[in-house]
Amino acid sequence: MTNSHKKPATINDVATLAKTSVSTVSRYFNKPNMVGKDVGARIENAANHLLYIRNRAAATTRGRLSGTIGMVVPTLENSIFAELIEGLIGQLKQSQRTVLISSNLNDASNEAEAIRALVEQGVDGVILIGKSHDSTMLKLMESRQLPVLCVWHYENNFKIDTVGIDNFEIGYQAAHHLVSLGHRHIGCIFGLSTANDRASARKDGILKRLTEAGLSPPSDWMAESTYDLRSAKIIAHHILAQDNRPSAIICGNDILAFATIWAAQSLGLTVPDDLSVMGIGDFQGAAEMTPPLSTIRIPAHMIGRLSANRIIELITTDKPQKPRHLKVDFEMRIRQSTTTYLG
Amino acid sequence: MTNSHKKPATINDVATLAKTSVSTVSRYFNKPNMVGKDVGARIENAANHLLYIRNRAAATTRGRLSGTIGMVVPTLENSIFAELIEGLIGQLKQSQRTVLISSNLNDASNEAEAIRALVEQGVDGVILIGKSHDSTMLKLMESRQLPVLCVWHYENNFKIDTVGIDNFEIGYQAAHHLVSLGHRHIGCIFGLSTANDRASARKDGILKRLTEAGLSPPSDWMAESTYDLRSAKIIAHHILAQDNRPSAIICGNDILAFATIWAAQSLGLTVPDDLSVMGIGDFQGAAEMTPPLSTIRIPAHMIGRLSANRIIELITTDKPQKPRHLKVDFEMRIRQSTTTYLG
DNA sequence: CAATTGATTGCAATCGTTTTCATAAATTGC
DNA sequence: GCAATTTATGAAAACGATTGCAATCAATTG
Repeated sequence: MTNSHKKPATINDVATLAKTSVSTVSRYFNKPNMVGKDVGARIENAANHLLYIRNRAAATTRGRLSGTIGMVVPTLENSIFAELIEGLIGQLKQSQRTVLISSNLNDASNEAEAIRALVEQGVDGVILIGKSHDSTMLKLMESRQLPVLCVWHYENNFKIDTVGIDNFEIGYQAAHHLVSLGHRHIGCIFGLSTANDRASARKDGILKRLTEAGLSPPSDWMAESTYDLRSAKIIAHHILAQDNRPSAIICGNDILAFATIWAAQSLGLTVPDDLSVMGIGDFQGAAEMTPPLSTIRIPAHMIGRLSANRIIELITTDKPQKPRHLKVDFEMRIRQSTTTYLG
Repeated sequence: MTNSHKKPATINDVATLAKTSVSTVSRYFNKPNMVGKDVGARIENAANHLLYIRNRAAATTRGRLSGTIGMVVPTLENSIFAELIEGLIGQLKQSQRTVLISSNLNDASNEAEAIRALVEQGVDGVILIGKSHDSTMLKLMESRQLPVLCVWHYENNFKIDTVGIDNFEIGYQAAHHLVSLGHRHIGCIFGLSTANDRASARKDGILKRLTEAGLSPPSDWMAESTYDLRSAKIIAHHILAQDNRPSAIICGNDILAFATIWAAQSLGLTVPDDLSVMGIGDFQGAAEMTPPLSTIRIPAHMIGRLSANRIIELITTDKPQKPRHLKVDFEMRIRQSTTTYLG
């Protein structure tokens, strides 16, 4: 059979065994209908016999695309990004493309390095989260005409293509829900707005609606937190342990909302009777927990799929196009963690 | 400045601008101390000026390693795999390597295709989850002497290198905890053992301990579930809604445990007074939820880091070695979802 | 039946790098 | 100072594919 201590078979070996030329073998794999039926069969056999796998790197040097898309995410530990990526991978798989993933590890300063590594690897396009990115890298990618897509955050008129949701609007709607239930004592736990453009857009949207309702929560009802349960729970605990606590809290995402509910419960408060909690994201567990969380569903899976389609479009059309912006709709998911103000 | 509508700069352009030869430029990037100081400076300038990024694909054709590690995971939506990957990425970053990630999308039959794509891309090594994998692909990778690592699952004497935990032992210990609290009416919700070798090892460990304690739970106290909250909650609900319900339930992982706790709460039961729940994994939220979950911590981050180190070892030592097996310890995290049997 | 067409095939150039080998220059030892 | 090293450099041959071009052959057309 096959020699296990030999070098991997090359297109040359296949050609020799199939008694044809390398050109024909290459054509067989790229445009199968251009080669004769019998020769094709011989090539197929030879390739199987030799465990031949084509070398994409070699193909790339000759100008071919690599078939990989690069992506940099702030963290994978946020289940919603994982969902996004699964959507992306699933869709790209259909066109035989793979994803090179890198993570900031939650430190934006790592992003440039990560992007550079992806470009070195020869990705055909790059997908980034959010809109603030290292300008040198953006320039570099532009000069190579390397397609870039900013996802998660939708923004009309942005200089780079986007696929995502309108975070301002989502924040506005989340606040609107609590206001419309009659709450006037509303606290807020935002994501860290310094680190993250999505978080600050949501914050703006939330505050806009509160202001419209004539509310301006005292500073000890408002806080910012990193997106991790442990710190968020401490922060929520702090707000709720005050004598004078809000009747409702709106959270920048569901991680913060989970933490808030658990903080309330650990203080002996009942959600929603003693406290309404509103989240954003509809993360895993939001529907199943006790009580089920009222939140706004962000269709991460769909954003992933749409991003895949869009980046493929950008890659396969050679003419540079005007940036396009795809706004994905969110949906209210009102469950049992919010209730009308019981005064 | 730089022409934005030109092709990306090559090593040739850099050499010309720096008034030296391509060989020297190449050497400068690979073994900097082999080139003269002044020439080096000229190269550095030229490279920066031209926004030069080396083309790894071209390097690879000449026999160089690609600097990418391929990984196939069953799903990213399980936060614990995300944690594993972050550990891996973080460690690999230190040696300038990147990760090519593919996901089964929870369907094992996709794995072979995913592996093939990774090999085509020229990864230097492959990391897989668990021990059951497509034999054709394993053979193929072996014939190319491509390093492979099976992680998550530890197994002595396994034919491929492993880094992970002993799932049998972890199941055994989880069961032991409940038994030692005096419980005699123990139900079980396992992960799908058909799909997944880790789940079935845990199941065996759990049943071993129960048998040792002289227990053999009735079939309507035992079930298997996929690792998603929604189905698991339904299944747990089913077990708990019976007239004659167990006093404790042991779950194959924390997803199942979360679902069980929430199912119990939705039935008006109090955890742990009416029901003790034991998990495995210490997933995000286990410590913060109400009540905090008793579980066993699997150090996913560390497994990721160790895997990175090991695969680098395998890649950089040319001699094929005997497989080695790294067993990572787990830790009991007894919190408040379990209590002594209250009769 | 000659001429045109179309479908297959092979030759050879090319992609951007690394690396061997030879050469030239600088350093050392005596 | 001269031979013997050592150190920097460049020329050119790979690496494994793709692809433009030309060649071959059979089929079609007038």
